[in-house]
Amino acid sequence: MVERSAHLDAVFHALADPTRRAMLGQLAERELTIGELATPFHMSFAGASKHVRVLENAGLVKRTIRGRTHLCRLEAARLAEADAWLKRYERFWNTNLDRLEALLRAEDEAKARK
Amino acid sequence: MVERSAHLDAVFHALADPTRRAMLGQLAERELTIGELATPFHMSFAGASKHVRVLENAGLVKRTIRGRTHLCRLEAARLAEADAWLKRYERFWNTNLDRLEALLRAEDEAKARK
DNA sequence: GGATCGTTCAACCATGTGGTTTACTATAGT
DNA sequence: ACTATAGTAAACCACATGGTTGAACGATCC
Repeated sequence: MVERSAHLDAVFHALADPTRRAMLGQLAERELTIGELATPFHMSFAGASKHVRVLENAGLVKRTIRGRTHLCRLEAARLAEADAWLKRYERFWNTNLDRLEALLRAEDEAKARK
Repeated sequence: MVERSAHLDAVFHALADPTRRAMLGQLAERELTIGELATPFHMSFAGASKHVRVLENAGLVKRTIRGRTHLCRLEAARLAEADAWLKRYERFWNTNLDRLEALLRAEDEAKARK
């Protein structure tokens, strides 16, 4: 009965840590190496490495090894999954969006009927 | 430098567990007591109670005690915060939105230049 | 009052977490 | 060849997690 999704488990868990969210924020601007990710958080390489692995396991980051440096880039598809999950609850908080959706749907139907 | 948000920490952590996500799913349909929440997961009352507390601490559930039963209802505002955070990454997965943004920006600039 | 129901509390267990330090591998620069 | 650099691996720490059980508390029913 439990809605099982290892993806969502991993993604939400990865996002539950502020350091990791900040890392994603950095990666949204440009690709970064582990070292570049570690520096702003005055954290050891090994610490940053662990965080990156968590992000990687959640599918939020892809790594390409070039020489001795590991370049990390954001991979947002799994964020889309999380977003899709949240969307199911949108009606509970966003009445404006409800109206917008209704409006758009009405327009589409009008167009389809034209 | 770390983007600090205890709210987001708590919300994402609460969502990282499939049992809790399922509980929210149940609560999206109707208010439920702790016992009603516990039953479908063949889990002890105390276990369910702990999960509910996590959801409560994250602000995702509000509890009203009536007599000896505790009624839980979904409180989606904090989900909206999580959604807002995710929105910042929407352009990475939604190329349609990319184009829309580019279009709007171009219009704005044209207007500013007029 | 006594039994029962819904729930929490406290203790416990195994495991996971975020973080460190030290040691190691592998690439790069001189 | 020597050394410095980028990163991982492993061991460790203090603490949180998800789960259990058993006792306790408060409200309800007879």
